[in-house]
Amino acid sequence: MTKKCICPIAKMVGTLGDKWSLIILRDILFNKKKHYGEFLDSPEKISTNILANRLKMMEKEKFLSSSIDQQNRRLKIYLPTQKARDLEPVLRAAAEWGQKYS
Amino acid sequence: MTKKCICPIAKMVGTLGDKWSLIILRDILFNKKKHYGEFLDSPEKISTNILANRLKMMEKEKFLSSSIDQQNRRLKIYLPTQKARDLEPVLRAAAEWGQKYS
DNA sequence: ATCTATCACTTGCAAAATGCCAGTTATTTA
DNA sequence: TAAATAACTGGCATTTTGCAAGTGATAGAT
Repeated sequence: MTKKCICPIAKMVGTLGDKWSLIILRDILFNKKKHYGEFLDSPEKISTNILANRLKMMEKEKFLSSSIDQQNRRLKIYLPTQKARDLEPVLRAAAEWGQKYS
Repeated sequence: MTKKCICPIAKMVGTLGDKWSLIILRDILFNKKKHYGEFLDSPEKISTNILANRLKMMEKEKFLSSSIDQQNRRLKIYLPTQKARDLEPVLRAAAEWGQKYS
């Protein structure tokens, strides 16, 4: 869907239109979470394999970059790229809608 | 996920966070499509069973209302509710992002 | 009146995605 | 050096998706 698609909405839905990608991005962008364990703690309860899978995908697609915390090398830090930060308006609009229809 | 969720973003992703719901809403809100056959014509090529399934879900969840065209009783007309129209800002933001990252 | 086309679905089945849970590996802390 | 912690990985059952063929109710042409 994503590849040939000229429609910008389909482009976005094609890569992030699943149950978890936007939840992870919400945690990164609005809740300042950085680590695998923090994402697992979210109330939506993503499972470990899906989380690992999505993080890998989002890194491959350049939404995230990762590095190792040099103070504690067990911790892997995930940070959003500009491409991810530019999704903030989408999430804000979604949040506004969600508040109205809860 | 949707039910107990207090987070408005999760609320939205919970019901519309799949590969097709937002594509259908795009067609209804921005492309003024109204009929099953028109949705099938879209370049993303949704399959018939998924389309029927999503339309049913979105009607149940009050995003859409449906009626029969009295000029041609084979035609079923799907129209967006206010709940759906209030998603326009989300889709606009998504479109803007999609244009930047194509 | 009947035959054909159109429209909106359904159904069956294979493939892919998701979810649950029990490991595994690499650090770090006691 | 043993236990705890962080980030995964793998197996398997369940759910969702995708493809293709079929169905039932109009509507239009003959």
